[in-house]
Amino acid sequence: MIAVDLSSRVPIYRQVVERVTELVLLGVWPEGTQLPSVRSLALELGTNPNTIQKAYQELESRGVIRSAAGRGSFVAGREAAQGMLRGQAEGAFREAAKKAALAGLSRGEAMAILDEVWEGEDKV
Amino acid sequence: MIAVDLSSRVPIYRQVVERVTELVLLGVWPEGTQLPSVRSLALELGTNPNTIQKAYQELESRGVIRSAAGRGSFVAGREAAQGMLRGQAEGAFREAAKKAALAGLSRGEAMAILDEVWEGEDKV
DNA sequence: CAACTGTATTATAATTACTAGTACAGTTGG
DNA sequence: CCAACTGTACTAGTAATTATAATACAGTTG
Repeated sequence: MIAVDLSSRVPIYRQVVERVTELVLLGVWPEGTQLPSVRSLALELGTNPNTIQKAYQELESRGVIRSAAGRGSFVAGREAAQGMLRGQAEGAFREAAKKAALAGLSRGEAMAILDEVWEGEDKV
Repeated sequence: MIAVDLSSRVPIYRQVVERVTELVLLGVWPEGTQLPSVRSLALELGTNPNTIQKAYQELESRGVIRSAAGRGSFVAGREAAQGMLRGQAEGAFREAAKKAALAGLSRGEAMAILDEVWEGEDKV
């Protein structure tokens, strides 16, 4: 379910954060789903447990998961994750739009991209 | 014209790249404009000449400026810069849109942001 | 209570990113 | 032609990030 590219220059712990976040937001891992333990995932990925712990800590600080010693780590719910992530995602989107506009992307082309991304979703 | 925040954790050379690109794309520095020399800008910003050179090298590889030993560095033209930057800017915009969509941003909200960014521009 | 969970601490290695110093090379105007 | 400017190359040192490692501690559960 979770795979990382050890040869990539993007840090392992960050790949884990991104992947888990994606799985939660996509609904693949619904609220309450228990994540693999720090040690077991480290073993599976061939990394150090501390690397996984760092990823889990960041996921918890972002509100994506909840962890408790002795019990494990569990998905906090799609809505909770969205609430925490939405603000920064919106800011990043706005900045990317500004840069694209400066680089010559037209309003129409930008909207075409939105059509692709939000295809089949709410047409509000 | 060019100012950097030395206390920022974003590298100096990157701040220079971003700022020069912005000036060129905005048309403040038209094609043929000579940039400050590596050494003079380094002196002005209180940094090492090599830091500025690194910025200029990246700007040249992106097609924003042209440099020649003995002559100096000159703006390559807004169109040239756009041509080189547009592809990557579009890709970054698409990725940011995907993440924002995952995080719960609605299509309508995204379009509202586009309205802000492209306000007063082409309504194509 | 044994066996699992997460957490904290400290240390260190490894890598990369960044900045710096010095020397070299091309161009140009006086 | 040459002094004074330009960019460039090379090397090195510094800082920050990342990953690893070895323990130890603490909470939960069957």
